[in-house]
Amino acid sequence: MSIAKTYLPKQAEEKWYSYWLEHNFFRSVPDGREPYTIVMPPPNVTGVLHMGHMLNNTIQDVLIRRARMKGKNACWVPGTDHASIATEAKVVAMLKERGINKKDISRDEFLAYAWDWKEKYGGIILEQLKKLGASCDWERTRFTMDDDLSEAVIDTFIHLYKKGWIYRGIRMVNWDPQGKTAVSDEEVVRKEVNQKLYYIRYAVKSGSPEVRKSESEPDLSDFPTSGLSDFLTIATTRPETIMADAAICINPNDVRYLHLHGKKVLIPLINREIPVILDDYVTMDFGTGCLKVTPAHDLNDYELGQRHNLPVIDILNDDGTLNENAQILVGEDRFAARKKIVVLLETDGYLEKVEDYTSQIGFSERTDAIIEPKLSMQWFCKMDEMAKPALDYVLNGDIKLIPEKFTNTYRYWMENVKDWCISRQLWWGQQIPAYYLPNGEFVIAKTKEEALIEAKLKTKNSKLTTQDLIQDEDVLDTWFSSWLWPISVFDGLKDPNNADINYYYPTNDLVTAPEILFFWVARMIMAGHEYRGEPPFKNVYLTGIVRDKLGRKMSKSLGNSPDPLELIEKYGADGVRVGMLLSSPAGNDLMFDEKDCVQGRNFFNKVWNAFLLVKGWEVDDKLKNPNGVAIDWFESRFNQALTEIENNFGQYRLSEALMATYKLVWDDFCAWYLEMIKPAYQQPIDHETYNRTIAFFENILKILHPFMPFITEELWHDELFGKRDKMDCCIVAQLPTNGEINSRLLADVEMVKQIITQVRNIRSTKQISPRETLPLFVKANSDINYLSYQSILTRLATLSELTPTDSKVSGASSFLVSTDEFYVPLTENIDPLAEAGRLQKEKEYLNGFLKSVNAKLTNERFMSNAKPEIIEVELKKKADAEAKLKILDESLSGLAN
RNA sequence: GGGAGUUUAGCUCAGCUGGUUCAGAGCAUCUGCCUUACAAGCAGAGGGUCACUGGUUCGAACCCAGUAACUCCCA
Repeated sequence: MSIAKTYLPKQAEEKWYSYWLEHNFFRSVPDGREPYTIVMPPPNVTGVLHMGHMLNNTIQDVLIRRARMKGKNACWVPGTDHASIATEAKVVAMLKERGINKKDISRDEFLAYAWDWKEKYGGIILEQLKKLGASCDWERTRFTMDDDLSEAVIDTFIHLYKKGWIYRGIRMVNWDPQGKTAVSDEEVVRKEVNQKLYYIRYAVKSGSPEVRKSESEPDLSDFPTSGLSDFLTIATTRPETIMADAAICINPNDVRYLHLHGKKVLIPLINREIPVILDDYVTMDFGTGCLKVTPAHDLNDYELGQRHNLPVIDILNDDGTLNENAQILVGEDRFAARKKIVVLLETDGYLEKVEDYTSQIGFSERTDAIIEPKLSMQWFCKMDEMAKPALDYVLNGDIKLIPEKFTNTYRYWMENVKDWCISRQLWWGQQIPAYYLPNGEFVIAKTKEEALIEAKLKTKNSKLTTQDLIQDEDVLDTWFSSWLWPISVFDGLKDPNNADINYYYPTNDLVTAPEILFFWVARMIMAGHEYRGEPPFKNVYLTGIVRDKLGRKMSKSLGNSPDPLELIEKYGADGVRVGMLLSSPAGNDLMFDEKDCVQGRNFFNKVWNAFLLVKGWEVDDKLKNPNGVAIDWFESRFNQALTEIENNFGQYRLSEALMATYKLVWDDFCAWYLEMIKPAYQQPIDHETYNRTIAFFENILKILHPFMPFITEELWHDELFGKRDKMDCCIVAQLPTNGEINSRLLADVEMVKQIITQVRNIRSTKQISPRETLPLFVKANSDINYLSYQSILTRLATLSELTPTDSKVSGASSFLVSTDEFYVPLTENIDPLAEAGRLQKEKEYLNGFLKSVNAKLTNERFMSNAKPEIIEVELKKKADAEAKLKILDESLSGLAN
């Protein structure tokens, strides 16, 4: 088989991905081996692949491929989630384009459209992940609204309800008037917004004789309302909510307003009477110190209202328009109403002034609409009892968060947990299994038929029919599906003892983003504890946010996100994978730069070219192996690197594991080893070196495979490695295990490399051609036998001879490696002055070094406090430095002669 | 306003239990090379007051306190 001059990623990617699929290498079924399991955080059905998915899934694929190559039964379960709010918004928009209004069709019709939409677009991300090389068991692909998974969700609701952990209650929720649904705190994005602060006058009802006037009070002469004695002024950003006011609140300690105690005021425009109440919640120096209290439309006001028994007047419809309670501007949108009411207030003299003001405002993550605090009847799941064991798993180390720093955040959340609002005012999702009876009561049951039986029992009315039962319109929060994911993908709720769940659960690693640590990860742990009595995973690897190189979050609106598929097209999947992993330690944001993909591409190109070199060699069986030292050295070096890589993986330091692999392949294998053994041009190579090198190469392919699955599989099947069975693939090859490390040899070769670098350096500074051979004299003061490295030195430093000597060589450029002396005679080019200068500089450095060492050794407190090993080391440093200085002095005096 | 985190070379990041002159890696930069595997390359080089101030210690990038800047979370 001849091989292309350059690697063509696209062909190899298509070829090997389908080969892997055909031969079921991604498939996992329980067997006797140790399982290694990852469940993919299910991407949203509405999404397309973005850089975050790329990073996240590259990491998972590296982990799963590595586990597979360690002989584990590796199972990576893919899937998607139904994303209620986002999907419903998409479907509503799609229908609108077709001229269909959601209000005009039935729930069933709507759901039919939604399922169509899901079938058409819902699998896009998963298809795209295949391009990246994701080795998921696609036969296990699940969707959070699959029948089995939905059934699990409903069963869970019923189970928790029976336990008393699900209840219905009035709460202030974050209302998305565009999506017409409640959203969780976590789905509210706060942004700094420029606003106006409106100062509005409320008339105080007369009745008290003492009225203090202040400068800011209006001139009453042209004021239309009579029978009033005074005004107070409030400041608000939301003038359209004054019709919902239930009181004006002042701080009891505020001396400016003592005269208002016990008074009543009239709301402008509608003249409804409300009391002035006292509460030290009010900040005296904010605004005017008078706070309008609007319990229905502000969380803090609601709590204040509860304390003072104020009525709750809700003036907004679900879509954000004003309702009848507002009395005026009914039907207007809240923001239109704001503009109009300002005009009305101004016209009637109630508006005192307007100031610019900036504050944080909540926006819906899904629709970007401004969140409206709203009181509504919702379903809640109690969190306190579930939070405790979920916290303990992390604190006692049963679950490890990587990096560890997230444990703090996790603990804080879990110790301050709020009940979970699980209902959403949508149709796309699992409909809440609550059935309302004509009398307003409700029963919880899996089906309408079961509900009827329950209802009859509850009401003792045997005449009830299913007609009398109305199921709750709302669906459950999507997270109420996803929190079951690690269990439900294995059908562990329906069938808690099935072979899959028993084998695969708990899973090993979860790879996800810190943003959802609380509302997904924590809740999965709760569900895991509740249903299986053990946590759903052992390690949680938290990835950072992928940002652009300027540190900005990648977003569609900024247009700063590269298209992942184009990247793959441009740099190959292997190049992109390497590029993403090169600088993304766990928990840190990844400053993505296309340059990283270039580095990835260059790397696989390097591997390809090294392969071309080896493949081009002719073998001559008659030749003896001259490369024993080089082979032994690389073997040791490989084993050393293997240990290092293993340690890095053990600590989930993937980018460091990759870098260690990168340096092993590029520096040690290509730049050093291959150069050491490479036969001269068109010369054959001996049999042993050839075979050993091929074996090394095969091992290199194995350790590269998790990072670069395609090129490694492509090369694996080259005839260079002999004929392979069709199931003999790199993807299932077993990783090399740690072998012996000859540390003496490794240390010696480090010296040899330094010598080579020094000689090259001499060439470089003296402008000697790399082709011109040079003699090298060695005065070894250590016990290293440099002659055993003769062939390596000769080849890589291009020497004419390597001669041991007992004395100094004059008229030579010299250098020291450790305490061994080296001389390159250069009669023509030598400049004694420059040489002396160099030696002098080296001497200065050593003297400085020696001084710092001596400072320690003569310090009594150092000698009495430092550990003996440390003192030992210092003494050795001193001896070495002194030896080197002696040599340098000798060399200097030699030059002078 | 409360809490957490970060700050090391131009960029992205390592630096474990304080101890080798410890200040490192990759990329980028500079210089010289088309040396038949690779210019997507080879060889060599330069580059940092470890944010700042103080403290503890024989010894601090590392521990402590304060300051500053940035980021995130909560209110």
